[in-house]
Amino acid sequence: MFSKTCQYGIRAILYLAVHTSEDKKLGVEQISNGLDIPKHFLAKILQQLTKHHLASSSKGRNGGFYLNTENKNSSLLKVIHAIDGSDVFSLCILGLPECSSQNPCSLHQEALKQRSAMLKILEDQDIQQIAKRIDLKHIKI
Amino acid sequence: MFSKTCQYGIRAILYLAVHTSEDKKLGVEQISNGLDIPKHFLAKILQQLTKHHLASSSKGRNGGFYLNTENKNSSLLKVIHAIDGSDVFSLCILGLPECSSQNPCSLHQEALKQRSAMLKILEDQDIQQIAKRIDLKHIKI
DNA sequence: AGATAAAAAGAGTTTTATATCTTATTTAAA
DNA sequence: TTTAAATAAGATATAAAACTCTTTTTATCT
Repeated sequence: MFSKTCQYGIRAILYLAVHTSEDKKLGVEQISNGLDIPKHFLAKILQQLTKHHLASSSKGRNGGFYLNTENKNSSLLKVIHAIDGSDVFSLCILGLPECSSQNPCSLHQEALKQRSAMLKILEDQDIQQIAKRIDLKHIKI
Repeated sequence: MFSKTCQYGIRAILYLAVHTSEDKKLGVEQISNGLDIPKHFLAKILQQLTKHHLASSSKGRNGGFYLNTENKNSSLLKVIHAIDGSDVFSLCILGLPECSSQNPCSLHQEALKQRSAMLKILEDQDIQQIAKRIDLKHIKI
């Protein structure tokens, strides 16, 4: 479903949502330790997310990555779009180039159903809401 | 979701379900032309499926690949298991090694929902049924 | 100003997935 | 028994994804 890069990206964003704010930043090393993700690889992903304004960063001493309010009001869907591209949820599940409701493949209907439930939470709930749930229910990231 | 190999495998099985029988076999070349899948690559996949008794083949003149009745009564889920392994539908969507209902990741519930709809058709409907639907509704493979 | 600590950027490597090519083997019809 | 049509197997090539390393830039602290 999601590339490893994207999985890492989602988890990193959630981690930042739970642990950081405008005045509580974290360095790549800390995040990478907390999530058990290769450090340099994670750095790339965080840079990418920062470019897309889905995370924030500041350079220099006491710098680090964090989510500001705007970032926390964004959605995981945007994170996914930024990393895996905007058609993860529309590409044909059987890889057919021209698959649509008009001209469906044999699993098209089921793929639609399958995706709608997932899409809903990914775009309706903002990151802060998910972070809150993680915090309350002690869900792991 | 599915690897390309698996997508090819599913499509090949459905193609065989629609176009072949015990006494109407097709060679790799014809199938590969019909589905626009690289010939040699498809050959490997068909061999793999034949080994798993999900397709049938006969060598020599007038040989080829086909589905016998037993094959047609099998399910796409078995095809998927044979190619992508048996935990495509249970692996954590965020890649966490120890994700379960007891100890879920932040998207666990949605992943479950998402997958159940798809799983249902993949294991409940047999291949022949899907082939019939393809035939009747002129769905492409 | 200079040392330091952090992200950003770029280049490079490794691994895995996908695809191709070549040769051998099997089978059955002619 | 020759031959054509197919599968089977193994080696190799290519491309994409995952991961690493090094250098540069920037901000802060002393």
